[in-house]
Amino acid sequence: MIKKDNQYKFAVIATDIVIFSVKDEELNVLLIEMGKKPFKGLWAVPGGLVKPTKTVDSSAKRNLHNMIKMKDVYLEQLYTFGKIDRDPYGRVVSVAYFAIVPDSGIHLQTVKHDTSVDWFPISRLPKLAYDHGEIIHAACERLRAKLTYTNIMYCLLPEEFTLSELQKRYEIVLYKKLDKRNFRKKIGAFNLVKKTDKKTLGKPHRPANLFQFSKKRPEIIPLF
Amino acid sequence: MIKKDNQYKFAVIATDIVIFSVKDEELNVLLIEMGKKPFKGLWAVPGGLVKPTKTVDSSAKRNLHNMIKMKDVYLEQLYTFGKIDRDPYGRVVSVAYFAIVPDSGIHLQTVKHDTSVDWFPISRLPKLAYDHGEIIHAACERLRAKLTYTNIMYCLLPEEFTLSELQKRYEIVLYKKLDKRNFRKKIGAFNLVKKTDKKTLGKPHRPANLFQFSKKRPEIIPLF
DNA sequence: TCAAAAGTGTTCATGATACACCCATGT
DNA sequence: ACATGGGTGTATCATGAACACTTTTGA
Repeated sequence: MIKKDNQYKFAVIATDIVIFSVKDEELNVLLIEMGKKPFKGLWAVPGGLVKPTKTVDSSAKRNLHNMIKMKDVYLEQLYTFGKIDRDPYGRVVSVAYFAIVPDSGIHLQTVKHDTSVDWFPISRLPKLAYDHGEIIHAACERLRAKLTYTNIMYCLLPEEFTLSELQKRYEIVLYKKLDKRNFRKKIGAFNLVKKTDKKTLGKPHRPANLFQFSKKRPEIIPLF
Repeated sequence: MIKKDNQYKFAVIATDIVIFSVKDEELNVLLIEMGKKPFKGLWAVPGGLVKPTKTVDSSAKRNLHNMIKMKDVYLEQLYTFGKIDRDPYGRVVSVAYFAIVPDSGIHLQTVKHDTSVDWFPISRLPKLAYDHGEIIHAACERLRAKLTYTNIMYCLLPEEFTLSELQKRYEIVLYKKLDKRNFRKKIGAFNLVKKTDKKTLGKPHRPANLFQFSKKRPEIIPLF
């Protein structure tokens, strides 16, 4: 089948990772400023070339951990972008992934890089390199869909949180206000969370109960 | 970025296409018998290498049309399989797709091939080459999911059909019996189909009205 | 006239939505 | 004491599920 070997080894395989988190009450993605020639000054999603000794998945995982020093980050393959001219350097087929990090993981961007790294709210993205606008768009769609029919919201929150914080997250990603009582009724019906014996302290108003997710693995549940 | 060019051009990019149709009241996939060495006698999903001058999508489309001489066949990217040893010939990263062909397209398998080509019900697949078992499994899951929340059933049926045939299709892919009256109520509520002035003829029993889909483009609708 | 699939509405149960007040704390 | 977010229940409405008989044709 692969006789004319070299003729077909024309492309480089890369992975691109759209890393999501919530910051300042908005969904954010992590971007890197491009330092070199044709895209200098533009921003791109983290990524890199796949090495011969690595699977595509492990390459994505490595790229993720280069940015976020954290374990158990949710990572899922998104889509493969295979247009011919998507990269001016040459033929690069990119397998895109998306990842979800909780708020508490945000400060971990303190890994040192030669270029600058920053979070951007998805409503105000800078000029993007390559087809990364398209990739981020696809990732948002997928994330939004998954949050409506699975419990992966647990990836977006720290270990302990209040029900209002949980509700706020859903409102942010779903772009709509939810009724507090109905929301809590549903959350309860699915046993999504369990109460801890702790409360928020030092806040101006009545302390809120802190909750944890009862299950921290992906499950299909018809939330919204 | 791509300095050590050749070092990274280690892999071949391929596409594999899981082609679905319904036959004998079951969901079927199209398979090709392998003629050569390590997988001789096993069966595989159609596919082929991506050429330097082609996008990944167009390569998939071409592979599909090599098998099914038909226009407007539904084709969607499924997942990219990038394990190191998935192909004994060498490093092949495969971008898998799935396609949906209506019953009337089934006879079009009469394209001539050096190897044999056949439809297999997904409940009784033969021994499969490569990781194609995994690929077919993923494709089934995706197809089933999409049929529950979109209208893509129109891809699986001929131009005109009876409501019973439509219901039967859903029962086949969802693995469960549906109530006839509730089914028709829902189909009606979404304006999924429109009646033609034709009826089935020559059948043993009462003739049924023939219907068409009102829209033949993918749409999100919460069917089941 | 019989066998077999086509066609058609109503009732009931369940889940979704709308809605308002008291509570506990920091300042 | 007051401003602010925390916490709770009920009534209504819409949607989904269960269910049986008559009709039309070919044989």
